[in-house]
Amino acid sequence: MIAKLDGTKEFNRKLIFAQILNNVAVSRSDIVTNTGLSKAAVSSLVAEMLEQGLVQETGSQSTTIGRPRIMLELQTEARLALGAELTDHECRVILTDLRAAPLKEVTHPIKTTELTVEYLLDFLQACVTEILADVEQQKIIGMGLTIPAVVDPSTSTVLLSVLLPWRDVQLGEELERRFPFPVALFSRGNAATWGERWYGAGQDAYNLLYVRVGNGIVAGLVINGHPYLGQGFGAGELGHITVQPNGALCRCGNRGCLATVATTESLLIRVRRILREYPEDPLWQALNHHLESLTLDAVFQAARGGNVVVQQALDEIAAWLAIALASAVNLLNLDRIIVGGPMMIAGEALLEPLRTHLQQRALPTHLAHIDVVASALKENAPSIGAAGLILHEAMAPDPAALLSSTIRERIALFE
Amino acid sequence: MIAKLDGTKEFNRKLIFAQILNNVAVSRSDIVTNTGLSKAAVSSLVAEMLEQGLVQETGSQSTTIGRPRIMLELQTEARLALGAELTDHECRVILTDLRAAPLKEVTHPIKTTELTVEYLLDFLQACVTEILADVEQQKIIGMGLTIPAVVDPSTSTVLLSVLLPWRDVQLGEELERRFPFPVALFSRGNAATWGERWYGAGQDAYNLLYVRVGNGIVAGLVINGHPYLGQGFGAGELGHITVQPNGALCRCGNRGCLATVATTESLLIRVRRILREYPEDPLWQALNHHLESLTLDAVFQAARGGNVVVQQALDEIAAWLAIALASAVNLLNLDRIIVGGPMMIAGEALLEPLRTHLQQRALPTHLAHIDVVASALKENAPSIGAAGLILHEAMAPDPAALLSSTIRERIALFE
DNA sequence: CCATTTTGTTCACGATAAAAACAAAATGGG
DNA sequence: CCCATTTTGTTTTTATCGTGAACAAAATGG
Repeated sequence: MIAKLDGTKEFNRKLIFAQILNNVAVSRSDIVTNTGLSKAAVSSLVAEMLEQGLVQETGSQSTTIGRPRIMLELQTEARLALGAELTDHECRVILTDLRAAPLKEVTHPIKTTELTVEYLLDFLQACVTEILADVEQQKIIGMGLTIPAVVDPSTSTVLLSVLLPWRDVQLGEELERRFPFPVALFSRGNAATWGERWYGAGQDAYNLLYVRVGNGIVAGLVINGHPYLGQGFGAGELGHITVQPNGALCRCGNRGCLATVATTESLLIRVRRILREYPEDPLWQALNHHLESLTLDAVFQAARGGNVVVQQALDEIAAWLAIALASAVNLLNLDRIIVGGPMMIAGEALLEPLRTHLQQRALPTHLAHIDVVASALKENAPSIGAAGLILHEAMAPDPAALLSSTIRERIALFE
Repeated sequence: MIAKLDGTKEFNRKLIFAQILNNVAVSRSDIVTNTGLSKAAVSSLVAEMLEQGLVQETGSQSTTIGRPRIMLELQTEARLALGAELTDHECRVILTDLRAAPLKEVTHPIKTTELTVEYLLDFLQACVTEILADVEQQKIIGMGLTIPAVVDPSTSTVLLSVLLPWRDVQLGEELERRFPFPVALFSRGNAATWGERWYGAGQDAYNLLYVRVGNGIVAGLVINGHPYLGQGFGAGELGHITVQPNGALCRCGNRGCLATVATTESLLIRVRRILREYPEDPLWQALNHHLESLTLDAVFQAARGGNVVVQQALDEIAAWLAIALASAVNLLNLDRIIVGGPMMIAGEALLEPLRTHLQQRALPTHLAHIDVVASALKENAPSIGAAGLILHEAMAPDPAALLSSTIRERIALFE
């Protein structure tokens, strides 16, 4: 049984709604010219949206001769969405409007030795209750939940996780039991990618890679404008690309993975090594000459001050990152790379050498299309992306169709 | 002006046709259960197809109680397609039926020093005239033309080529002038990829990479079941992935590209080097002790005989290939890699060590999904793929939508 | 004040797909 | 041998929906 294409009505509805969503104010006749639909169709569908309170008429605007156009504006808070990020040490929930703009945020640290499903979901539920204290609950169209794991969003199954001791856990029913609205599960890296794609540094990009460089290196992909997950939902393992055929042994069993040479851990090691050659470097004083007490915070602070030792270490990191990223660029002919994660506290001190090394490693024809930029949403990327995906599935004419049809039906904005 | 989604009628027509296309024989009621459409819709749309001669009723089949089902079969030769491969030394044109099965083939070597657009298209036109000698021309729905170049199929523009001295050449009007049917232009690598995807070794794969290893190394990608071209139509440059950070200088300006260590050229060099250590190897006799007279043919023949020197060289090649392919696997979580090109004359002697080295280089979770197989269409892959894309755009419910709307309208099979 | 222009609504029509009724073609039990 | 039963396929009826045309509304400006 093949899924039927959206009937034209539903599709036209989303087409019209997208016009109102993506512009500050449009008139019915603007929509007619932008979409190619008939005046009759636009008129009747807009009438429905007005009735549902999704859209508002806001005064008229007479520019030239003729009847002035009635401007339509999105009722941005007619419906709300939740985005949650649950990790081994923190629970963050944000409430957003229809444009994924954050309205409210609740963040609590988690301190526990037993990271059971039960415990973490209890914790999440408490955070959600807190954030929804004075919110009309029927306005919530759904929640996107992200965890640091490989996840199958179509079945809400946790396949594998490094940080959480969860494996092959079906969360669908459990989430349905705990929350009165539909909840979809995404991997943190993917959600962050989509957050940047729709609401951050990737809004006008079509084939992008978002890479998070921290203690591990994970990437997320958008291909042809749509989230890409890969056959086993594990796409984006940039950290285990081989950059040094005979390099150090990695946890994964391979030698010379990017993750062995370009993590924050590796940055510390590099700074310590180079520091030994620069006995008069100002960092020594901050350390009281104890190399082992060097922290990431201190390194990044020194980077902001233009410290040459740190800059050299960052340049080494960038050189390795460039090899892996150039592989992605050459293979996929991307148009944007967004860099985020703890390493990006270094900012341009990392990006600039990264761009330089990419110049050498990637093909000139491919470099012409690509921008290398910093994450715009920072630590909110996963939760905004998760909320955004719920919104996108509900409202966009071309949703990613990642969720099960049950959830997609329940978050449908119209009808 | 946003393009409207296919109206439901057109889509249902393709849905039904796909059932008849992809099965040997189906009845109307099979189609009803497979597609979920109503009996009325299937009945009337099938009637149209019978009238157009696309489909045939072939006897009835009574399995159990009840009225026997009338079987429907595709009239495979109701319409025909052409696929052409034009290179600097050869022109190959094949005529196929609706299932892309080759009916006829014309191949002619090209010997010229001036590879002008004019000359090559004249040559192509002559080949096409030859193959269409006794074919009803109104049966031809279109031709897919492939050339070894980076191409924008939506505008039939040659962006860049290594083998042909063509750059930023708009072929659209020229092709329209020369041929009475629509002609679409594709890059050879991409066409070959889609040929394997739809009719070769990738039929049940959804995220695949086809790599051609010869004197250069180029790959093509299928992502989420659809051809993927990249932002500047240049996706698949596997040959310039860095596999050795401080390796030899490559033509592209980078150091340690895969193309510096894993081409057929490199294979010859490796065999010669290793041979020096094996003075009693049988290859020496064939060479009359002249290392420089060693040819690829001799190497591959020795490989078939299980020659250890050649096997060792192939193992080295496979080790380097594995590094680049593992990058693709880790990044994209592919489910199939298809290997073709001159190097694949070695067959399993190359594939087996390749699989072994991939085991070490790629993540175990990702390896679980992947098959590494040999090209099935061999040297026909580009032309069958090109013809197939024309067929696909004309008949498939989910076409890749790579062509301009003008061409897509002209190759429409129905109406 | 009214022709003109542009915006938005209403109405009649046509396309089309689903449901229901109907027809056809077999089986098999009495 | 006939007729109920079953499954397949066709025709008729009905409902939905989008378009185009006619119409209404609301401005400008001579």
